[in-house]
Amino acid sequence: MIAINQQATKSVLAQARQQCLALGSKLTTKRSQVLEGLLVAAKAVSAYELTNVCRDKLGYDLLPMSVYRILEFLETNQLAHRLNTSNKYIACSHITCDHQHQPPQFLICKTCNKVEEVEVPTSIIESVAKTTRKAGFTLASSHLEIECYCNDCDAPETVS
Amino acid sequence: MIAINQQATKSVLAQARQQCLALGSKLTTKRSQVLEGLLVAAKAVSAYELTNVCRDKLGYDLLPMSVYRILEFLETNQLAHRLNTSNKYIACSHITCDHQHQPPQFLICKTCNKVEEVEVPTSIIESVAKTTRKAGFTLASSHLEIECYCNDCDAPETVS
DNA sequence: ACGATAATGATACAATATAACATTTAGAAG
DNA sequence: CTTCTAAATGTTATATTGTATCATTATCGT
Repeated sequence: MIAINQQATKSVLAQARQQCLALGSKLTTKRSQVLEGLLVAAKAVSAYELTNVCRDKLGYDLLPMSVYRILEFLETNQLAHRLNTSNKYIACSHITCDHQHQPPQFLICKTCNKVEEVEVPTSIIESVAKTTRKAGFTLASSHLEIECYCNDCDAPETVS
Repeated sequence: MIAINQQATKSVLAQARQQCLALGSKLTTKRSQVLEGLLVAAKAVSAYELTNVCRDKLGYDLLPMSVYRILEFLETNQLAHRLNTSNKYIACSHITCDHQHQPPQFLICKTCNKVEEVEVPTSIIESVAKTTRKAGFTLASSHLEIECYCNDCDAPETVS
């Protein structure tokens, strides 16, 4: 079980390395370690939480400052996302995809921070963009964060 | 000019007081001052920024801790909103409305923090809710924050 | 006036994030 | 292979955002 996950993680990291090269940057050891931390966390974590994950679960000693810097790098290289609603970070779920990435939309469990990266239909994005233009604004990105409860974490009040 | 704005602010505050009473709570002096601060700021501001606005522009001396508490109160009473993407707060733009409020959607200028509170069509919300359910999540709220640039602040790169 | 509850004051501290400068590492140029 | 340069990382300090806790004051019903 663990072996399989380790195997999968290694494969993702290798893919990530390729993706970086294609973008003209490099996935150094430290950067790879931070990404590995995100992968083993398997949910949205803060930069400081990630520092702890890397130390406690992987034995990597990283300073928070470095983690912030590296997270920024990973985001630029489409290997991770920053979730603004919770000030947390998550590995991009499409590292192993070939196809070009759509602007991401995230379903975020308010209780356990589990995140699902979904594609919202283009028509929806179009409609939001239209509303935006009518109000005299220009969309900065169609990155959307939607606060939810996952099925494992029941909503505080059951909606009838 | 200033007189008119002061008049308008006073009127909103009076309305807010009524709205609180209807909800079984009270808009005390301090709470009214914080709301007034939000109104004169006329954009999204952090709790600490709001403390400064209240002191510098209105002469109200409030501690940040109080401001946080009062902002929470204002939110509960639908007089203000917290914007999760920027950790800032804004007065509800519908204080003077009679009708029941829809879940708010915000267009937020990344540059100047100007915010427009708009209504996204119900059909869109429905569609997002559907996507959410299919992914095994339940919407916690349909409050949406959309990062934009306003017309006064041109986008960094002009979109063709 | 008295007592209970709500509101605010005050202090401390936790959590998130960035600035600035020093040091080390990795590649390119000679 | 050395030297120079740029990129990456280390290190320290500090700014910003947010919460916990307990003390004090104000408000309101009796």
